Amino acid sequence: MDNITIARLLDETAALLEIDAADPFRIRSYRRAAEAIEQQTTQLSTLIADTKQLLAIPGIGKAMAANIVDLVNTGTMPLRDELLTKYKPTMLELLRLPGMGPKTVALIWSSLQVADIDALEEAAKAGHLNKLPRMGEKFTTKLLKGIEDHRKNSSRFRIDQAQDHAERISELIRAFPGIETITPAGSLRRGRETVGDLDLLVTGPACEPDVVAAAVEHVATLPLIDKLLAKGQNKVSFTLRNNLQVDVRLLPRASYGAALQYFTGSKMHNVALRQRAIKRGLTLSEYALLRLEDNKIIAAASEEEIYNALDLDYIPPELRENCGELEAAAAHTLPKLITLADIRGDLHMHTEATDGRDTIRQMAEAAIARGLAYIAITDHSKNLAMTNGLDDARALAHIKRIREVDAEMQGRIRVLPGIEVDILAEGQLDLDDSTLAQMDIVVASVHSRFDQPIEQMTDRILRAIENPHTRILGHPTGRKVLKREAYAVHIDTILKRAAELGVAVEHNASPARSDLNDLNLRLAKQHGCKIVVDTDAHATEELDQMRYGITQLRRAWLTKDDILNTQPTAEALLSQLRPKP
DNA sequence: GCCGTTTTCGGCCCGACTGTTTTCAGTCG
Repeated sequence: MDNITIARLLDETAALLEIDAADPFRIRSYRRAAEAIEQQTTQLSTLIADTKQLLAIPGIGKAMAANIVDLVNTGTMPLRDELLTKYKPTMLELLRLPGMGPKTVALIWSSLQVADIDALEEAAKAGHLNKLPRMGEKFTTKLLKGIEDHRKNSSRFRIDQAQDHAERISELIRAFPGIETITPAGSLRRGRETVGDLDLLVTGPACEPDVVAAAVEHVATLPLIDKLLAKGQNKVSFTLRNNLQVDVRLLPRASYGAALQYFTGSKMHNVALRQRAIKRGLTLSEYALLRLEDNKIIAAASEEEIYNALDLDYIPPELRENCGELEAAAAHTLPKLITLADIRGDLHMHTEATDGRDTIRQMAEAAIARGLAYIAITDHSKNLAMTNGLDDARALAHIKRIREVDAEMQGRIRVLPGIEVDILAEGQLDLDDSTLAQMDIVVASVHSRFDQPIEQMTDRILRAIENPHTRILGHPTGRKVLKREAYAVHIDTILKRAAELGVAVEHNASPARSDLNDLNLRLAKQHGCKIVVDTDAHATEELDQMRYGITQLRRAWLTKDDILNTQPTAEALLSQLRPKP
């Protein structure tokens, strides 16, 4: 049993304890243990012989160590088994629905014996929920919409999770001698925010037709396979325990480029590309670009050759959506897309002062290691009480400390004092203007209640950016729960006003938090918004999430010039932001 | 359940917002 599984089982146990109305602190310790285990680099299953090493992990005590030993040895543990006799595992899925917490799940179970989403939907539609306390018309409406959204999204995986799986699987495949290159294709390569399944293209001497069988066998017996779906001559399909489907194709080097092109898609891009080939007396398949009259191979080994043979510049995968990229490639007018190396600073991150894990100094050192020239420390303000948010006095003390660290860095990096201030219900910020005046970077963000009416939400944000201290609007959209059509109006209004005021809008690079998708980014550019891309890192390693933000920027056809934090120095960056009052 | 002790139990991030209340429980971040 690997660490991820152990963590998941402990987390599930925590959720079941919540439904069981157990001691909240006991629940939290299960959650904390799960988080700690996820962070471990060594597999706990190799440590169970010596519990001392388990106990050395913060958050793991005697009882939790025993749980881990049980999990590794038996696949389950007594507390979990006991809870599962009282409750159903499908209840855990109910907890993911908006508005459904442990109390509500427990209530509908005890009163209606409803334990899964289908039954809940039925009960809601039949009006059974309305008989329960505190569940009226509005609750039911919201719940049914939540169920609908949940069904739509639950079958896709976030890009960072898919990327992690791709890397893990690639490592195992690469252990086979004679395998040289493994490239994820499909929507992962195109940088979509979510992917439906994973396509891995593999090549090397071991993938040549006469010897490929052994490599196929190696892939088909990988230890992390849950269900083997298919095993062909050069293709293996399987699912992981989390239901992610993986298709691995082993291809000879001669046709690798054609296969990569074909499996990267998108479908519409490929259709348009093949039409272009036919007009030129050629035919494009997953094996090669051929001349129709004599089947002569024109190009196959690399994507560049294929595009060039079709009189096109090379098209980066992020642009392959048949949205004008073929025309631009033919006219040699493709934009020079932004790259990770263009980013010189990160303007949104948290430290241990609030809900971050590391110190100001550690964040600064980590940023230096990633080649950045400047960062802003933007911890939470007091309204986010759960994060230990800073009140005015603590915020002022904090920026004093930030300035000290800035001086200590002796020019190796600039560390700017900042704050992520919370936008209250009426649109006012939750710290004094005199405090905000001390900050170089003021990121104003809405945190609570993303499900309020769209007009109210828009109004709230518009008022917040009228405040002259607001320099960056953090996660400007009410993510997840807003209806598409309402959302479009909402974001349009906000981006327009931000552009007028010179308030920069944030593109949160972290896939978990990102809410400006490529469409919104394009819209922001159209409106003339200043755009900042940042990680909202809560720990040093999260600074690496910048790469996902860059992918989204590339999908929106953005270049270095479109993004503020490509400015070479902190001073240059600050001069691009809205002037301080 | 974990931790840190003044070694044996008390403390452990908490405030805003919503719905359906008629004074608050539940959810969320």
